[in-house]
Amino acid sequence: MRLSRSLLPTLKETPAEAQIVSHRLMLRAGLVRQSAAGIYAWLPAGLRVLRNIAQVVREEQDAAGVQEMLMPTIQSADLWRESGRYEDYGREMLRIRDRHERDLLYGPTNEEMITDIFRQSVRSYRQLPQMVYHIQWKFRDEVRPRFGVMRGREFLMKDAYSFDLDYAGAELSYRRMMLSYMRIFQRLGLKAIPMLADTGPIGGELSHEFIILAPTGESQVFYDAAFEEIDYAGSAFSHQSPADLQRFFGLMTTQYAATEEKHDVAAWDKVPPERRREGRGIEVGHIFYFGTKYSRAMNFSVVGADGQPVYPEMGSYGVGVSRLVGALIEANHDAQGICWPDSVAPFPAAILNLKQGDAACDALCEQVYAQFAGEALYDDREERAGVKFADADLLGHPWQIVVGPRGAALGRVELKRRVGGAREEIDAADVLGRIR
RNA sequence: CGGGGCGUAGCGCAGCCUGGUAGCGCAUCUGCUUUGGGAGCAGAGGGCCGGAGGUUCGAAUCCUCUCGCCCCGACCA
Repeated sequence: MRLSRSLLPTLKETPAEAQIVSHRLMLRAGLVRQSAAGIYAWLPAGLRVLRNIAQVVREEQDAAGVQEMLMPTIQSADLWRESGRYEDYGREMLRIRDRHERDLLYGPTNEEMITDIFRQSVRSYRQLPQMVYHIQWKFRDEVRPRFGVMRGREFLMKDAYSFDLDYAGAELSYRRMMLSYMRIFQRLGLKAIPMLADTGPIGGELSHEFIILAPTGESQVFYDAAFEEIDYAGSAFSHQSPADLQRFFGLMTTQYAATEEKHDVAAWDKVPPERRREGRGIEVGHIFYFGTKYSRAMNFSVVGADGQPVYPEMGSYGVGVSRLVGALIEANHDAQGICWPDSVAPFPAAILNLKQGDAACDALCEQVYAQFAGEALYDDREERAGVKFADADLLGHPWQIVVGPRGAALGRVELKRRVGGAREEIDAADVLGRIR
């Protein structure tokens, strides 16, 4: 992308409405613009981040055997009347009426809809277990949206649903999803801790929240410091092996970790005092097992091996994709701006032409830019060097390729790492190879 | 939903108390000089002062009502 022709409106000053650092940086870096309370437009650079996060989520869900699909944002109220949640969900649900006076709603979640789809199409125990997910916009009419995209009313969520024949199967699905989530957060460079959590309006008996520690987090959390030592890689565990999943689940749940709602003082007291950690956290994922709550309410049964109907055991699993953009910035920034992890950066590198209009600089920049096939940000604006450095730092590209008249004459550029600021001078032809 | 605050140029703000026809910095545009960490000088453009009523000769300013946004709390992915 050529910056001179891009919608990438960076701000030198912080808009007054932004309070927390991620919100400020998202506005200043030109990632989003607010459209109404808790509703944001994603500008080109912001959308790239959102897509990169979604892609990591997608790859890890696919690897766990979850099938991608896409459900609509608008749902019929009838389905929600069946489950009883049309009344229960309260004013957080945005209710809409169409021209025929039919009651609709903008979906805050999709348990009803997916159960409806399954009951129409899945009849036999032979067709289970199955897991599906989609990445779709949700709307929850929060009383008080705040913190930019961290608590928006409209937000992008990956939500998955599992259907199993019995508890043992549902337990496997739950554990498989926990493993998948830990891998997602690991690939995003985030240290998440699964914590015993409240089930809220989704209902059910088993639930974990995935919490990222951050002082600006909204949840008060308690955990055993032993978590800080656990190898999160999870690479040694297979999604297909029940034994592996059990071992992984054990690793994730034997140490004490709970959100405020589920905090158990008696259990907490058994944690050695020097290992007790208490702080704020951002919830970036949440998984639920709720058994037959929806399958029964909506009369979804399959024929079992013995010819008798079986109500499938269900779970649902959410990752806040748009919230993760904010959470990632909270976890990765400095005084100059954002420091994107390589896995989600809008661009892997920015090319800074320090002397736009200088024949040697221009030519060298074009040569480097061509190596990236458009997937780098070329700052070709008629701006002074300082402006370009400041914007590149603010945008947080993992690499900066600095092209100035000094090196250009020799066909050399300066390669600078955003985090740590390490610099080296290399031949322009070697840039792509060096970054990979 | 309770409590508080704020809406004046793209962004950050002053002006309001004490009514007299709108200003500063940054940004934008033009020119010249500059050119490796947010340049300097000169000039220019840009505002129904959130909206609607009212008071007044006259309203950004006073009064009423509205709409929007932010913060604290309660609530929530």
